[in-house]
Amino acid sequence: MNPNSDPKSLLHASFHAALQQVAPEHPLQVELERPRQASHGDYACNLAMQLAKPLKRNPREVAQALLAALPASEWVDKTEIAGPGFINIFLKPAAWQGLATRILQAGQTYGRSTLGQGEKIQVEFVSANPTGPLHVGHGRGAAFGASLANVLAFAGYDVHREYYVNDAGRQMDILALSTWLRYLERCDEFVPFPANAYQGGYVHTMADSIFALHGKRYARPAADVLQRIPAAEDDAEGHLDALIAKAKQLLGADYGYIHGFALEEQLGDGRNDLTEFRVRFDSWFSERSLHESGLIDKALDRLRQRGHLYEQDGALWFRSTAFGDEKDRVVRRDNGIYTYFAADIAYHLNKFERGFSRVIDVWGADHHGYIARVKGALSAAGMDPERLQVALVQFAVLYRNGQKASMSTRAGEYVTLRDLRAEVGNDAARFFYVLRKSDQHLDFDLDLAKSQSSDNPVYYIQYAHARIASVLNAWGGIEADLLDADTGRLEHPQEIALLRRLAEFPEIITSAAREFSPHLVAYYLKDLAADLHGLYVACQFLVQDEALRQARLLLIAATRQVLRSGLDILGVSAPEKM
RNA sequence: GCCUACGUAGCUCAGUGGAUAGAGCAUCCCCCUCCUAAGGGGAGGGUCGCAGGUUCGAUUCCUGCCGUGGGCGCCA
Repeated sequence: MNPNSDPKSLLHASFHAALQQVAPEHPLQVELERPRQASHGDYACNLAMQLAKPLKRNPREVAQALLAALPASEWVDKTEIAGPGFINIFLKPAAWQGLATRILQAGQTYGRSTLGQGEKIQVEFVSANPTGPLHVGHGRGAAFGASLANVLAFAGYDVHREYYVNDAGRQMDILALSTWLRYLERCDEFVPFPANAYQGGYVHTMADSIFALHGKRYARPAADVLQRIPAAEDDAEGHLDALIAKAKQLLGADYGYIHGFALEEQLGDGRNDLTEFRVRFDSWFSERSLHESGLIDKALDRLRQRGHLYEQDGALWFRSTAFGDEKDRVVRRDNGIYTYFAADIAYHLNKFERGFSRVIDVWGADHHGYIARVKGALSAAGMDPERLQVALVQFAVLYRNGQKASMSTRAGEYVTLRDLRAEVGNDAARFFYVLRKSDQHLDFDLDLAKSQSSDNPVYYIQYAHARIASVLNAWGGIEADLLDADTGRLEHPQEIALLRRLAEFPEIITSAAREFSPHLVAYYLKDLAADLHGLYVACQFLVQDEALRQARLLLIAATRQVLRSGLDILGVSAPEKM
């Protein structure tokens, strides 16, 4: 693309030249903004006001001088000095018209930027414990992470999407135990099911599957299971841990089968769920592999050698307070078992060893206290903690009948992502999730989402796409011919408005990538769809005048391209018909 | 208590160191002889939580206060 064909770049260069002439001793950054008010022109420059103080001159006077020094341009219709010293630029339609052709030529590469320069970055997201179906809270992390990764890829980064599988911890043991206890019930061995074990129906399903596959092979007498188990009333968690230990003891090597079965079932379920939600990962990284490969020992050795570990009360501690954390953290408990944090240290060091120059973790907001210690560990290992960036996603709170709905996984009374998708559809769910800034709480009113799904803003955008597809269908010509259209015929105010909106797309992509804000894309698409609908009502596309018809069809074909690119980033489909 | 985020229209939320702060929903009015009315146009609706500070200029940046959510484990 010819850089001169972009009005903003051209103006930027012009003002830079004017600045050098008027105030060469003040090399300010030239900023061009789009005024909110159409009456303030296409672009506004505040250079004069910034220069007023250092030059000790009246800002309007400086603006006068800048304008005098501004190189002439065939695209500039007029300029004015307004308000305290703004320079407003009004462009001729010709400045925008050529864009439609360029977009159609560029196709899906329009709006892509070189911001990322092929930098290898990793986005890790969802990473939910595979202990049950994904719920609506995970759904937000999934939608946000996937859209963020897409935006970054579109902005020129080499993005790797990863899911960290917590397959090593106590939660997995609790799931394995829960499954086994349900299985025992199936075998007519009744052990009271602990209230703090996993209650969900999917646990029954897994138990039934194991029974169907292996009969009573994994059954043990209930009396044996309950032997010397402390009462749940005295210490519920201790009761659970004792049962887990007993399961391991009675089952021996078979415990690994139950554990593995439950893990694979839940992981597979989550994978299918996410795939249907158009969320894909390049890799699934196992926490257990860190234990088995010795990477945790290696990582801790690295910290030990640098003098950041110490022993106390039988446990091994990381001196994270030396790196700004509020207290030191245990990495190996007095029972010799590594903490989740120890695995996470090894995991993050491993990420960088795999060659990512930057790593983005998408975490739930409840993990914010965790940032300091992970970054601390990176510093302690001699790495730049700034290479890890954490995007915190606030919780999505469900409302049902105006009441907050509980989302406890163990109690099994949450709404699953799958339920939500079935109720409001993948498109609406993906779109709704990213319609909020990630650090903003999301109130997801289920009744509203269900009852008003046809008023959903996502349909407004999809409808714009379908309308264009319908017109191009009715026309039935060859789209490549539109590249020859005379764009000089695009003069209607609505046409110019749409062209200006299309010109914003690359800037939106850059901002969204830089600020980790895919919601900017969603809002942009709403604006773009509004401009298209406005034009649709104002102008007939399939007119008698062939030159005008071709020009207008070119414009809407370009619009369709940008709608597609944007929707694709958000994981929302672009239907031809509605 | 400490940490962290948020507080903008009746509701849900965008946005910005600049000129008259926006959208959707809700309310009221209008527009299909025409490529999809899942559309368009118009009206009403605001002390941008409060108080200071920095600035030519603050809703935006800083500090304090008030309110709300989340986090402060040898859980993951």
